[in-house]
Amino acid sequence: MTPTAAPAARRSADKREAILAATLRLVARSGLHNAPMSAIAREAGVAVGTAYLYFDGKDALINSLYLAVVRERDATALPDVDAALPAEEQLWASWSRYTHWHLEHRDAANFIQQCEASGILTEETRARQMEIREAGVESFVDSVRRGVLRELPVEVFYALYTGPILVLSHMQDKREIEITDEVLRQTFGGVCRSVLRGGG
Amino acid sequence: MTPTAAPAARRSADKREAILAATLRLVARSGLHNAPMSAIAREAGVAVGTAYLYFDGKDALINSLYLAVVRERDATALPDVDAALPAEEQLWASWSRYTHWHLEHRDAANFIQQCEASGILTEETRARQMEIREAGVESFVDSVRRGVLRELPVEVFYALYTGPILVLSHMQDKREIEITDEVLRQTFGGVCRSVLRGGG
DNA sequence: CAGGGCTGAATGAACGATCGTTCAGCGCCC
DNA sequence: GGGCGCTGAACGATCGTTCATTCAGCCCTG
Repeated sequence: MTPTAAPAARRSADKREAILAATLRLVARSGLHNAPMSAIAREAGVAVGTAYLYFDGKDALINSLYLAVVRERDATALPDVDAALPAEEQLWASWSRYTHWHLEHRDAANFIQQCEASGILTEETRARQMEIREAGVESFVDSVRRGVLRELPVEVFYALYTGPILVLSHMQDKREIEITDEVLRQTFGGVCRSVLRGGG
Repeated sequence: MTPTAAPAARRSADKREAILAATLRLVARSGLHNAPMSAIAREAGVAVGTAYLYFDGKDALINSLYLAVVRERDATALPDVDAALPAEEQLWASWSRYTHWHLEHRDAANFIQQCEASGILTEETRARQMEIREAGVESFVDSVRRGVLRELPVEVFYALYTGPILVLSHMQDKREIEITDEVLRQTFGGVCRSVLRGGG
């Protein structure tokens, strides 16, 4: 008689994860327009019908995956840094985390870009994504108060901070360039000059 | 060069343009995964079969449109600036052209992003796009030689120069922000500090 | 403890809709 | 009248989605 809060969901979390992972891989490799449910199910090692036990349809699957990926990215990229460090080292700590996440999760980064450009995300998904991003804004505002960052509109900071690395990781993804440590160092130098007080 | 579709004498350039424009509008509005040839033809005011007289199929249509849009963007954004002006004004002339193109051609900017992320572009298309970009690289190298810009790897300059405005125009496209002159001014300030000698 | 009824997760063939593409015929212009 | 631009119904493939069916594990009864 152990009264469980959830009503006996015998569904396997592993299977759900497998479907999400298969979707991520397939969409990143073949494109959103060319990733049928049949192929997703095959890649996940389940039957087509099973995917519909875990998700309300293809659009809902994509939206769920998008939120999961964005959440994971911001969870690894946003944690606070040691405020006692010099300004440039504080910025490096968070910027390099954000950067390496993109370079080491090509599929996820590409998936995010496809979702955001294709109009497949629902209004609700976008609202939730902006809630998630709020956490990062707070830490930004704190840094400004401590005199680390320039006083910029938050969206301008966001653009200067994330824009360059989005371009570089996209170029790497399309095999146009290879990102070396030197490239990262030079790019970070530019970001520092643009957002740090005094210009780094 | 082998022409993809044999252009006959009586084909109308207007009709070709109408098909391209309809594709741009529809893909930007509904997404690459949800822009069928039937809808494209309807929006262009032609029959489905007509589109196949002008293009070798949907993928070829998308690839042609992508090259046309990129060419048009770089043609308006890249023309040389007066080398006699101060460094910051030279940069402003080209950066603001590039920026305003993105803000005033939302559909085109979104279409480019969808194409580049979705893997629909052929190897040949990407090769041609990089040729088109070469023109901009030359003008960049010239500016470095004249001592205007910092000596950065060209891909780093490209990322610092274009990244922030891509992020901002995307946010505007998704109605997350409104881009004011003040936002542009602040962003341009950051770009100056990151790529100009002396930090602007 | 044995075993039969029951539950619900999992399946995949089948379905209607719609996709990209074709082609036989139509009508306009030279 | 000949030929070319154009049409749109038709086609096979494939899409997202459904649902009748299966069957492994749990509960209850004797």
